[in-house]
Amino acid sequence: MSAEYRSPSEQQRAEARREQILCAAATCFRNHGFHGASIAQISKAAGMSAGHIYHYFDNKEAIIAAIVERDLEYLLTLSAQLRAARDTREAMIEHVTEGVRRSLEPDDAGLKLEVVAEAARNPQVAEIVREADRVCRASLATTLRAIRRADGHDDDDGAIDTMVELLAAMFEGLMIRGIRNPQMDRAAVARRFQATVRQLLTQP
Amino acid sequence: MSAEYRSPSEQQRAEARREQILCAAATCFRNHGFHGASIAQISKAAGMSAGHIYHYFDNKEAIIAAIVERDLEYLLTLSAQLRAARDTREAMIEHVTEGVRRSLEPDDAGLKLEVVAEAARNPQVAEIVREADRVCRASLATTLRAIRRADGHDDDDGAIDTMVELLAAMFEGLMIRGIRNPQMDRAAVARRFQATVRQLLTQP
DNA sequence: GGTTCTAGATTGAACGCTCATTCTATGTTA
DNA sequence: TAACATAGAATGAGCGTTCAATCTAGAACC
Repeated sequence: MSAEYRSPSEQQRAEARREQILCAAATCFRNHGFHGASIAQISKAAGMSAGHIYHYFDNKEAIIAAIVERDLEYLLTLSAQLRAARDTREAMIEHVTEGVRRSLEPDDAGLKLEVVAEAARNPQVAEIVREADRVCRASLATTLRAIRRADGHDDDDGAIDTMVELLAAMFEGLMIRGIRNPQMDRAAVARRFQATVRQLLTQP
Repeated sequence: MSAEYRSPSEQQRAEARREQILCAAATCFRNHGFHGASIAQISKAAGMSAGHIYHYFDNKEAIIAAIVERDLEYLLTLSAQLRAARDTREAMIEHVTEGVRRSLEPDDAGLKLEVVAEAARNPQVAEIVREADRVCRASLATTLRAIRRADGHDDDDGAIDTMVELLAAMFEGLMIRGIRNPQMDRAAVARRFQATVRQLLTQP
């Protein structure tokens, strides 16, 4: 019965192994797409045999799902950080530059687009993506509401949600822009984004 | 030597056959992704044998390239239409609703995201996509400049280009939003987009 | 401390299948 | 008859997945 016991180091090791596979898979998916990347490629990149991957994941789909789930953290952390700032509004505006830079990072963007494209046709992936998005939106909405309240505005929920959508569309759209037009003037775009976000946050 | 002659009906027929393949391929790519869709599937959807597809396209990559090239038309036509309108600015703002609707169309969005994701890793596709984007940007920039001039603003090229990037990011981002949050309030988002575009066009 | 036992980690070959592509044979049409 | 359209089988490679066989490290016992 107590055969299920795992020493901490064993658990750690298993976790590290899973992480190793996920990192290798992320690279392969980025370079060849979900269906273009083979288990053989992933196992080679992870430094283990193909068969062994199936000790940690049921199948290829499960690897995709795990990768999607990992990506939830960033925006949540950011949103919490902003709320903790002295002047949340200016902290957010300040952070736009970093957000633009991040969206234009080709590796990040490539994998995220791969995930969204997969979500557009794979219901299982779609569900994970949508749940993650729901959590992110809720967090961003809270931050937005705090900013607007501090400035004396009292928006209804719908208005806040719509602001969230516009912000999300702008930064997610930038991932596509970075691929379609890699020569864009990033600094100028960052300034324009900053101005637009400021207008959005301070409008009556 | 003159064996290369084709009667008009022969040419037409061949063109129709190519189109038939491209439509079938677009559907398959949308549903299964570039690498997930097989020639067998495409040939079935196109109502011909797998081997016969190779009479019209060198290989699968060539089909992808042809599909990407077909998609250039829409924005060019739109941009020209707007410029022809009496009040270009109001015509553009008016058209935002339609643009939002289009970006949220799941089939269109799915295929376009598939293409961008492929461009992120396939240099051949990337080149086609970037050239098409360059043409679209130029057209939109001309329209934008006309609007701003009519209102007495004299922006430098960089400012116009940056406006184009912001507009493009918003609408392309909306394709992602439609997948990540299908329940969004589309009408409210359309209004918010309209207001943002108006601000962009009329700002000092 | 040395030996045996054991359970999980790991491998690599094997399986059945599907892939993109090629080839050959047959139909069609002018 | 000549040239092209088309089908469908053939090819060889590679796919995701399974599995029997080994390895390894530590627990249990002497």
